[in-house]
Amino acid sequence: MVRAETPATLEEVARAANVSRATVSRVVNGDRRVREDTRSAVEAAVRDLGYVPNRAARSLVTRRSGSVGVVIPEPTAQLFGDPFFPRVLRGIGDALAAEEMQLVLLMPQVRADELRVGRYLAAGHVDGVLLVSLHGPDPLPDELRARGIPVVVGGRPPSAGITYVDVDNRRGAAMAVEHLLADGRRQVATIAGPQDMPAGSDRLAGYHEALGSAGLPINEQLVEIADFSLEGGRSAMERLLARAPRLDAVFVASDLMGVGALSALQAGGRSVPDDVAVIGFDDSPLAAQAQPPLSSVRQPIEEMGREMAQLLIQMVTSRERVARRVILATELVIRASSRR
Amino acid sequence: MVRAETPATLEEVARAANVSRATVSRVVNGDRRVREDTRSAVEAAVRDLGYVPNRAARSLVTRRSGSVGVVIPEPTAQLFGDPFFPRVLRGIGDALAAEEMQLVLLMPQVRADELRVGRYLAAGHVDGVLLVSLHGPDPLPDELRARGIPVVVGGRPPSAGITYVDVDNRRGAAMAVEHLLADGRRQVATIAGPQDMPAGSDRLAGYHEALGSAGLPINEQLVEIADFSLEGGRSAMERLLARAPRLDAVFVASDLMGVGALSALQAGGRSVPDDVAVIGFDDSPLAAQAQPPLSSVRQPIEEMGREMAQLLIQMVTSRERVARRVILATELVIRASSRR
DNA sequence: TCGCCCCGTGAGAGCGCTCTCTTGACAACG
DNA sequence: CGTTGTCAAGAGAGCGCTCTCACGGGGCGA
Repeated sequence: MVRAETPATLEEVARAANVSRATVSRVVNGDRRVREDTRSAVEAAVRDLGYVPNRAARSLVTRRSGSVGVVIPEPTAQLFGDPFFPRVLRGIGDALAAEEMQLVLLMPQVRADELRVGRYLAAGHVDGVLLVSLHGPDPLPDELRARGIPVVVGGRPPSAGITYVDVDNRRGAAMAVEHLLADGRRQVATIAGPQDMPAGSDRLAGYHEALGSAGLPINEQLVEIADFSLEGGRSAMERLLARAPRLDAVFVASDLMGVGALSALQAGGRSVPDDVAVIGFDDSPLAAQAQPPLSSVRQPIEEMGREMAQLLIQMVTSRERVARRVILATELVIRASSRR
Repeated sequence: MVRAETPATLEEVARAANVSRATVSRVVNGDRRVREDTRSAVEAAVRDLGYVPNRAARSLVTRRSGSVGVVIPEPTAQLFGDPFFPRVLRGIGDALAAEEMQLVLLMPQVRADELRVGRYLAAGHVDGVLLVSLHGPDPLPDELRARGIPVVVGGRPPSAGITYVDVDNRRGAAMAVEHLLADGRRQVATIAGPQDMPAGSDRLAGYHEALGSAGLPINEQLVEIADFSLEGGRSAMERLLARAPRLDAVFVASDLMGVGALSALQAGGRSVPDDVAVIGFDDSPLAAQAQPPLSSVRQPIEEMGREMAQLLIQMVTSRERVARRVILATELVIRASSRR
């Protein structure tokens, strides 16, 4: 490996291999119609000179940057005690690395940042955009789509016509509640998340769905809304206990809130799972480490990231703009908190 | 704002403003020696055409990519229950955005990834590299430095001669222990982190330091090593209680372990803070939400990221290669777990 | 044998920008 | 009035790459 002052260029490789720039370019880009011996000569020269293509020069002519923007708004980054953020990035990073694409991370915090980020993306400096949007309405995906820039959203987007990947929050919640009912629980309460977030409302919808299909009435006394925080879960559980002291199970829309609920139940003299069964959501490390270990709904976060990136790469390369949606299955993980 | 099929070029702006490309370039790049009226004419044309400079073309001639690589190895990304990862990225992102630089995120997971990442960075596709390295030895910073690529490490790096930013783990730990001693505690134990991580060993060193300056002997019975996990903290606390039932305080090297310790203490029939005072480290959201709320050592994570990025930008623009080190102060946050 | 096609390769344009060098206008000075 | 200096602006090269088109030669059918 040569450590030249200035990196080797195509030109230099061509000279060393006694061929033209065009031929080296073909070899480097895997064009098939190059004779075997020329190819190996070029490859040797590439190795000798430690040649690495200059991305800027390449981008200039191909009009592709080889990078995608990943937008994670501040609230999403901070929201979770469980490592949602690194996991989704890991999945995205994996899929992009496989295609030699770079991940340009954008974390707008204030409105001014969002505008700056929007301008940057709209300027076409990236080949496509991944938006991990777990909170309310965001005009960004529509804006970008209008400009013809490929976008994939993680989590259900506010508007239709956008390609997105989501986990099956609704089914996951329904499975949890079905499990509680099958276990013989009859007063199944829920602590739901904020209703302006799809992850909040979809999980509550799943709760309703499961009760509905079991032919059970919805009792509003058994529903509390909290903010996905530990303390929020704790106080919601206290309110539920005060209103409905005879509840025998609770489905909590996040593990963090679930841990809060657990401590409120214990403080209220309830034994888990004997008196009250508890199931959380996320299957974060917290769940397994709680006392008692918390049953939870597992969501395939890395896979969501990977799927997002793959969909985007497809859009970028095929240039088709048909909106697609992918819903990834969730899975119920049973632990002591819901076992008799 | 015009939505042209193809983005406007310098050439087009020049024609619209009736000047040469060079003049437009001067205006766009803030060159002073342009007459006021020409400048405003150009600015108007830029606005009319929605002109945005093409980064690839610019990079090609300036030989600067306008982006920095941020390397976060897998263990670091996953390690913390507290949002270390998003916070340091936020700090970095802030500082880079202020300089219009892009953040290219690289998360090597397996050895093969590390090699790929190393090659990518060494190829000069970025102007500099930030490495958030909280685990053991990593050859990457030295390799990059050898190639003349600016590097700044977050956390204490294994080898000298590298610019880095770290938080004052040692002093933070010492402050915590000093506080416990000042409170009249005499049997102060510690649950330390892995000793192959600077954050682990430095915090243990701070514990030793505080006992030493108070003229107290080190009792090996009062020291346990754990792995920064909740469960690790719990079992370490159990072992400590078994070995030294009369301990009256414990400094725990992370909040996650601190929460584990708290539950082991409660299970062991100790009241916190009356029987045993507890202080954690990180001041993560967990600490405030624990029962009782956990005293902790706060570290300025965002500031660390910001400082790293600023140092790097300085290296990139000034082209000087003097290794510098910045140690950021930590702060003791007292809550109920260490108050009588 | 000729014409045609295909395959491997080369020549050369040009992507959008920066930057050096040059030019022209004008003022100041001897 | 000529010379010099200064400042604004333009001309043009060239960064490293891809891609279209052209070209030569060999195989093959007519």
